[in-house]
Amino acid sequence: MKDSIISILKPFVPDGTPVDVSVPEQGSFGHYSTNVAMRLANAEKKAPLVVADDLAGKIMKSAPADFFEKVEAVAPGFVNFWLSKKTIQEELQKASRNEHYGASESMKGKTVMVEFTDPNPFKLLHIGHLMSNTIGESISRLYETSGANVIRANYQGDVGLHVAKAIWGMEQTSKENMPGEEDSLAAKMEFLGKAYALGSSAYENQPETKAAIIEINEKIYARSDSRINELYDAGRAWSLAYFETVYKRLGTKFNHYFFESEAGKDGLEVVHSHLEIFKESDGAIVFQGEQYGLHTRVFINSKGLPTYEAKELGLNKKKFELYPLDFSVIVTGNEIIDYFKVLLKAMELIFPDVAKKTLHLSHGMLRLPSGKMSSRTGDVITAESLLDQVGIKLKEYMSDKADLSEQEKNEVIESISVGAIKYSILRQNPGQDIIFDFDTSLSFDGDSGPYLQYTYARLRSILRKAGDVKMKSDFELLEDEAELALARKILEFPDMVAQAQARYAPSALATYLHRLASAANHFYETTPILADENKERIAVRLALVETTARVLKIGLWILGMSAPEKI
RNA sequence: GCCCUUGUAGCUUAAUGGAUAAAGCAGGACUCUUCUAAGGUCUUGAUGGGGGUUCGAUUCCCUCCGGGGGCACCA
Repeated sequence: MKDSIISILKPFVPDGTPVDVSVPEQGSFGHYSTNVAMRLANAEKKAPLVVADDLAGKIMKSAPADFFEKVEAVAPGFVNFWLSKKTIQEELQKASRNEHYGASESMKGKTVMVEFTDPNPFKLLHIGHLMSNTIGESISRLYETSGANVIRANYQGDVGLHVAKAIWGMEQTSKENMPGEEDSLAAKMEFLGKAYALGSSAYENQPETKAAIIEINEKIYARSDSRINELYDAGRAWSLAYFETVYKRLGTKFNHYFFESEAGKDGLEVVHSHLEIFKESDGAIVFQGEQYGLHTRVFINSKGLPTYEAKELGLNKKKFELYPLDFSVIVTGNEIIDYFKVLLKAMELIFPDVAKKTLHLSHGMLRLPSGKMSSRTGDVITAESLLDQVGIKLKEYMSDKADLSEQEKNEVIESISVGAIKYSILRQNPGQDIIFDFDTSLSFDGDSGPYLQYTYARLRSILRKAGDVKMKSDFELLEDEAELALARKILEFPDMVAQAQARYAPSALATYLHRLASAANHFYETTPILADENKERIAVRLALVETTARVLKIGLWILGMSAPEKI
């Protein structure tokens, strides 16, 4: 919708002047508004209101007949637009006939890799990984909605000190106490979690254990010790199987799995073949970032093993070798933001083309009210336990009106649990920390995932109750303010999708969907849809309900949430 | 100490340099013989302090105060 208004404005604005059209918060300022007159006035040294007035007059003359109901210039120099009913009705008709409303072709033909979640085998998936997964999946879906071919990648840390710590912990357990084939994945993961915590605290508190763990780390890379290989292979396999069960619950399907073990090899090669960029220092190979305003980082440690930085070099080279990427996005927590700057600078010197197309998208941390989570002390909330806890809480909320079988009920609970968690992450700007408090962060009412899902279910319920009443999608009978307001909200959807994609901000879409749902609920409350004596009007309103539900469903999909038919 | 980041209502969050700062929760008042009350309606309440740039600042700059993260062989 914005584009239509901008194209009407364009002829009256000199090239080079940015034209912005927005939807004002206050209804009294029009359906859409622009501040371009104030920009022009500034450049032309005229009174803003005079320019705005002049612009408003020109627009009214040049716009298609009946497009606007009113165009008004208002102090200090805004031009406000009111769409005519006819425009709203016609645009809504287009929306109602478009199964893929909101989709665009702005990224058509482009291949984009989005890397996210990035858990570490031998450790648990905690709620921080939920954050990366939720944001990464939504970014992926925004790209897909824009027509891009998206490759979802997951980079899992199957080597490194954390693995050595876990293996040391596993070694402390006698063979008969190790989980066997018959044990559940959950039991195996609990065992690994404990092993890691044990190794981790011993590493910090016992110097001799620290040395032993470092030795294990070297043996893992070299695969030189059969007992360690055995523990390693078992633990890695358990972890990966367990991760899959969580990805499935969350609705993510990865196209490619990268592992640190392979990236490490590639990274060593890259560093060794570009030694002119690096420097030897205390037996390690480092990149001196100071000359670029950054700091020095170790890429290969004094034992000759690649660190995180070298692995990333190998990884990113590999990504572009394997796929014809136009763009590569890496979603991680913001704790590694400074490392990434150093990494990107080194990458720029070695693979300028890769660096240019790579974006590090960092998100905030999920913190507990008590402070930072730590898997070392066991003070973590795992992804699974959170999902399960939310499910238990939800059972009490279930409506008895929904008329669901036991199995349907469980599916709905799972769908809403995921929705509640994902929405609580996506509703705020990426980059901000989330203070995660189970009772207050996961709301089921108000500005929440379940609110959106509930709104959808109510709309679908009307459509079911309508039975075989035919829908009619010419919207000439639409005239109440509640239904027109809802219609206008629907027309904003494509703009919001585009904005969310451009800004890497699913939160923009989440905020919009809440407003859409709010308009839908207001319409629902004020308008007895099926009780009208005018059959034509029922038919038209049903089409509005159907369109609203569809837009909600598409929007929820982009956020990675499902839209249950009944709640 | 240096670098990055952040401070909006009692709480959790919105707001491409624009208009009377927007929601949800919590608090107060209403609302189910009517399509799902996880809903709707009304209501109380906020930009950390001080400067500056601008016609206009929550937004940009400086400074002070308070959070968070990072500062070479972990990721």
